Amino acid sequence: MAEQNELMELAKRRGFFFGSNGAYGGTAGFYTFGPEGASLKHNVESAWRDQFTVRLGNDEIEAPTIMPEAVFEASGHLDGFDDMLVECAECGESHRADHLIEDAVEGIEDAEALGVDRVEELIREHDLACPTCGADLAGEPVEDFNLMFETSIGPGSGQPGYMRPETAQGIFVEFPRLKEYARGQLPFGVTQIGPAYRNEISPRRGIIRVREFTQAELEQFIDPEEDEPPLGEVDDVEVTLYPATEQNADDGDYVDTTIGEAVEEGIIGSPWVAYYLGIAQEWYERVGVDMDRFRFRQHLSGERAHYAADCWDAESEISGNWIEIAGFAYRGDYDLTKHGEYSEDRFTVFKRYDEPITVEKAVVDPDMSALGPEFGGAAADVAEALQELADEDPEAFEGDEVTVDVDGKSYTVDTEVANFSVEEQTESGEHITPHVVEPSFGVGRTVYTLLEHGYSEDEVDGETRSYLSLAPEMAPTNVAVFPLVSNDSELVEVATEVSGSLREAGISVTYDDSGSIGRRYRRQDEVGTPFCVTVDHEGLEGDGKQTVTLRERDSATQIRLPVDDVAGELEAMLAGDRSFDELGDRYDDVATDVTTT
RNA sequence: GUGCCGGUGGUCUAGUGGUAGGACCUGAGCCUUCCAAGCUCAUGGCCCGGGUUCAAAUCCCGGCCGGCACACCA
Repeated sequence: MAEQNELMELAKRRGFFFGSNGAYGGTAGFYTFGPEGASLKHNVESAWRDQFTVRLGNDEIEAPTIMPEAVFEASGHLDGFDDMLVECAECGESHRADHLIEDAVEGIEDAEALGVDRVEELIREHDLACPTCGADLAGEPVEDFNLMFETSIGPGSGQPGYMRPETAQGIFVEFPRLKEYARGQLPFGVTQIGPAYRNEISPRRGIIRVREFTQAELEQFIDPEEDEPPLGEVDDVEVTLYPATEQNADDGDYVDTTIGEAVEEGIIGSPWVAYYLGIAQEWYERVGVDMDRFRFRQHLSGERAHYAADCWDAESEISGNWIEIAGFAYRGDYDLTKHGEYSEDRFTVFKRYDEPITVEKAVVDPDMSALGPEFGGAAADVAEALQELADEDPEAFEGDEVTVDVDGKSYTVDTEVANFSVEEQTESGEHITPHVVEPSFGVGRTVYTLLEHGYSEDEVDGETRSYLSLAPEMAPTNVAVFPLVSNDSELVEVATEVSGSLREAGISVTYDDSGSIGRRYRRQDEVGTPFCVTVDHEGLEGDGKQTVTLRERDSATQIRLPVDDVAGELEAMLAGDRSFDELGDRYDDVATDVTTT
């Protein structure tokens, strides 16, 4: 725990993140990423985009963060995101009012649907008591608490709108157009990186539970009957799984296996989910999560969201607790079906059959000049009912008359007027609703994981040193360049040139000539800069090539190499194509008296 | 949202009913040929509002923020 406090202190002091709006007293649940943190977060997002958008061949969009109420009626967030709370006047405990009623009253299973007033009544009628202290709850107000931020769109009372509670809906609602863009071909995937908002009752644990956070989500649209993931790509990826069965068992344990075996043995039900667990495993490794403090945990049955058939979380260990940093859900056709029902558009794709098929179809072509005068305003509904009847029960048209019900009234029509016939139609395909596989990542939590997993302390020459062991690709600054001492104009001049040329090469560089060389190394260690280049006198001496020293952060060891090689070697190491150790084989170590323990 | 505890320079912290010290950091200068060295100088603070009092950073009340526990986490 002491280490966590030090990390939080470092995060504030060195500008990784801090509570927002401090000048105005602060706002709970909102954090600002400082210069170092914003850079680190940006690098995480870039790495995510590289993997989940570019390498997987998906398309990225950017949707608005405010959406109208209708979207959330369809998605289920308006109802499902609500909590009814009742507070005990005696002991102050808050309870889920709907749960109390469901427990106490026979025959009520979904109290939430009853509304606040009715729930208050029920509490009074049934004399419900506080489960904690036993005091009477009758008469206590029931408060509706929705986790979505509400706003209004347009002037005046306008149209109600909400800050999106997940980026996913921005993708789902645009499906009809995205489908066009994908030329109607499944499978295709759409990604989005951006903020989402939840008005948490009680934001906690620093940056872990906040009210505004960044999600990186992929919605993979598939044909459930035909599309299969390229599991071969991740067959051998080793993962630590924590299936529901193990969580429920008394002596439950992790299952260390490979993606291929986990699918074969049915531990992971959905091959698509398994595929993305494999992809995610490799991605987390790449960005620098400590894989000994990482696992995939299956949701317990009671924990799953309304839409999820099977769901796994990626979790990282933070100060002894496991936190969710990504979720992998097989959402089925839930979202697209709902938006199809609630909206004007069609949320399906047309799936062509291998061969067109011929079907016999019962059709009616009612004589409206007869139905109109006879049934007046109901005529159109009657015609529609006739077609429905023809679909369901063609034999009903065999007699002289046929009867249909519309709004509880019976209408009898001459078969002749209905103009019934059976036609042969050619169908070249059908409209299907794609299923959705959703890997959804929390960016801020990933950033925090990298900070905590990377935070290290060791001893150099008897002094405690703290450093952030970030992956070179993720580090806010790639390399720092120093003149060994600042009162030598030649060293300063050369170091300035070196930092300029590295910047030209597209490397993120910090130049620093303030304070002793040791202090400058420590400064960079604290913000995770993986490499430091120092220009010293030795490198300028002689008639050979000019050389500089290159120091690696974690080991604090140095090598000496020609200044002309620096940019190339750094680029190779940043790309992950070369390690510092390999450099050590080709260049001379620098003899220093630094000892790291 | 409830309960308990807390809030003093950028960070960590001492302190008293009479408006505050330290350490580190930071900046300027000196020194310095590889790991937070030293010297000089400098910047910078009592969370906000109300009350009690001659006087409040200190006591009281409320708010805001934070930590922990409970509740919550679709």
